[in-house]
Amino acid sequence: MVKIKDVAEAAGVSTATVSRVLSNKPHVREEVKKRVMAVVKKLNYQPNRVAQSLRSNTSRIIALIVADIENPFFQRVSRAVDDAAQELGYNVILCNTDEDPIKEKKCLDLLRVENVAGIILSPTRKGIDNFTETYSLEKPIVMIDRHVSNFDVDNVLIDNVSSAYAIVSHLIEHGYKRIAGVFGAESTTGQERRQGFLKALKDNDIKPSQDLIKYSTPRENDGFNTALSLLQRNDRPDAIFTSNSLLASGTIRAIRESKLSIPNDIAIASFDDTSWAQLIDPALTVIEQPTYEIGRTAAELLIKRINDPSRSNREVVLKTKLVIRQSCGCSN
Amino acid sequence: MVKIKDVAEAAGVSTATVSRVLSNKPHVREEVKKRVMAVVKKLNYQPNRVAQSLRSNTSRIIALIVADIENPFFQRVSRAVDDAAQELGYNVILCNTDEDPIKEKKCLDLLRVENVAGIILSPTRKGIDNFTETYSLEKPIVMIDRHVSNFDVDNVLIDNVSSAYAIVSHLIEHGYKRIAGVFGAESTTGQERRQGFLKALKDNDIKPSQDLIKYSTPRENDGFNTALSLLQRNDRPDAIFTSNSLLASGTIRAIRESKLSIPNDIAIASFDDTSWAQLIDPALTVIEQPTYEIGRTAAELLIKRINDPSRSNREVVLKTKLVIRQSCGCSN
DNA sequence: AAATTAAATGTAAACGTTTACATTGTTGAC
DNA sequence: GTCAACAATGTAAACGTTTACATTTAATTT
Repeated sequence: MVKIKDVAEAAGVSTATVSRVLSNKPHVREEVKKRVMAVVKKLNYQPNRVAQSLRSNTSRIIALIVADIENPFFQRVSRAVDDAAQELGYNVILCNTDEDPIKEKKCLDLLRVENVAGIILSPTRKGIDNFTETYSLEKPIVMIDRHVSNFDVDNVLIDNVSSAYAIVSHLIEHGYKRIAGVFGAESTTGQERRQGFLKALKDNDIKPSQDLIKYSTPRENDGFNTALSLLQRNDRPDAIFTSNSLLASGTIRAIRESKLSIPNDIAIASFDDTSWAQLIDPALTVIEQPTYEIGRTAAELLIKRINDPSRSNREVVLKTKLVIRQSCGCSN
Repeated sequence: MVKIKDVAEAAGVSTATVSRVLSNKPHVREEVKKRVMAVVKKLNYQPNRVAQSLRSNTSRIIALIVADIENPFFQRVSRAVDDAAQELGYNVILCNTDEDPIKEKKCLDLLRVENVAGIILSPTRKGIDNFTETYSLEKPIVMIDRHVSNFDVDNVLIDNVSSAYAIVSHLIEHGYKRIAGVFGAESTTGQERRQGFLKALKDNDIKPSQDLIKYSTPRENDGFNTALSLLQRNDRPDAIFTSNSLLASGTIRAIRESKLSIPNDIAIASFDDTSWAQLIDPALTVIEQPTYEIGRTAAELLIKRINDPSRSNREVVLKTKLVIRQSCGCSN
């Protein structure tokens, strides 16, 4: 492996000069610069990142911490983060916490010792405390999917309240009255989507029934069980809104199992577009989040901040889209 | 950040001794060991991985290189790799090459300079050359999803030929005669699954029609287009086998669009179980790969090899499972 | 009890960079 | 023509570990 010393010798300069050339520092003649670059190319020199990292206390690795990598939402986001990072010369370490505090702690410890340059985080509700405790904000952080105001971080968000409002209103327009909501427990997004849900009911003079508001860990199977319990009631709902695709999947399975027909017996609409949303029959009406853009924006914000730590932090709110298909009762 | 020197001072020993204690090297008294560990705990000392990495030329990061992270197969695998790695104290960098040689090159360069401890790779057909050129096998490698014999690597595989044989045979049992196959281009798994497909036809005295054998880049949309072209033929197939879930998804969409009914007008069966396979109606008959196990096995093999480079390499072939649902014509 | 060996520990070099500081060379002001 | 100021370059320390080698201490052999 060729090192900076080799380049320096071949170019007849000191290592300091080579370093200066490579990091575009001033005070080096154009002629020398050319010469060094030629050698670099000829020897195919690539700086040792580990050494760079040790000396300069920086790195070209960012971390992405998600609670559930099984969730298509995070998969898309992670893909986007990866793309953006790679373009900008960064690697990304992916950490999956499974909403498990122990795993989360382990994950944060790993990151700390690896000296990552920054973190993109989608915190669970309790996560955030655990997090700042261990991590103490030494490094730039971008929060996605959740608003955090009391910390010095960037945010990439969507408007959960109004998005939920829009899709639930759409259900209401179809005449559904007994609309159930299944929300992800543990996350603030679930909370916000519930708010939008309630507001839509209220604005349409529908009195929400507590019995029809459920919380479920965002896993397919839990969604299934929750939905099943809703469907087995005497006064079962005539429509269900689910706050993410895992819950939607479980709910649809429960509806199938109950031999009910969508949307005649029961309508369904959900947050998050997925690969299978238009594969099922009837196709699923959803709020489509700009997942790819969320990830990309987060990565870009993070790297900008890494390069300029004094940058004021910002909150980017991205637009969602109501994608109307047939599960809500719309025809065609 | 507390460093080894701090620990050494607090424990009244030299840094060398602390290092020895921490890496379980011999030649240190039990009493001293205890004392050092106590200090380590008290100060919450955590070795700086970057420094360790620089000095010892090792690291606790492994890389997972996949061609398409949108593919549910790789998502599951990556999840498993992540889990196993984390348990063993490793971080994983995920690289997505998108089958794009340029991206792949970039990715490998990034890895080289980050000094990863090893690589788990699912190479595309041409990938492998590109790969060894850049990477020159300095570090341990585990190949997944593809057999590579001429290199000193471990392999984690499934038996593609016999799996495809099994599922296609099942279609044949239902009486389908004009069975089309849509295979992933660029990958050897596609090739092998085609072999199994052909063998099943042959063993049942069905003459394969070249017109019904298609190759498609493994993307949903390409699968859609490929399937559409098959369905628009006068002599359209009465069953379709797809060699992965992305192609299956596209194919199902095409079937829907053509207003054909599954399995009456046309049956379908595919490689790869996914979240939506039992969500669609009729549910999809598939070959289920032990994706999680593949990832976990790969990670474990890799880390074992990292710790013992002289270990003889092995090839692990995992079993698949034919999951019979209704899209093949089975009832209930 | 001296000599030999082995165990325990310490000292300092090394890993490949970046960078503070020192040195030399050049330019322009007076 | 001297001096100041600055540009260009070099020297060497520093980053936080591991580890070869040296040293001290203890155990064993003679």
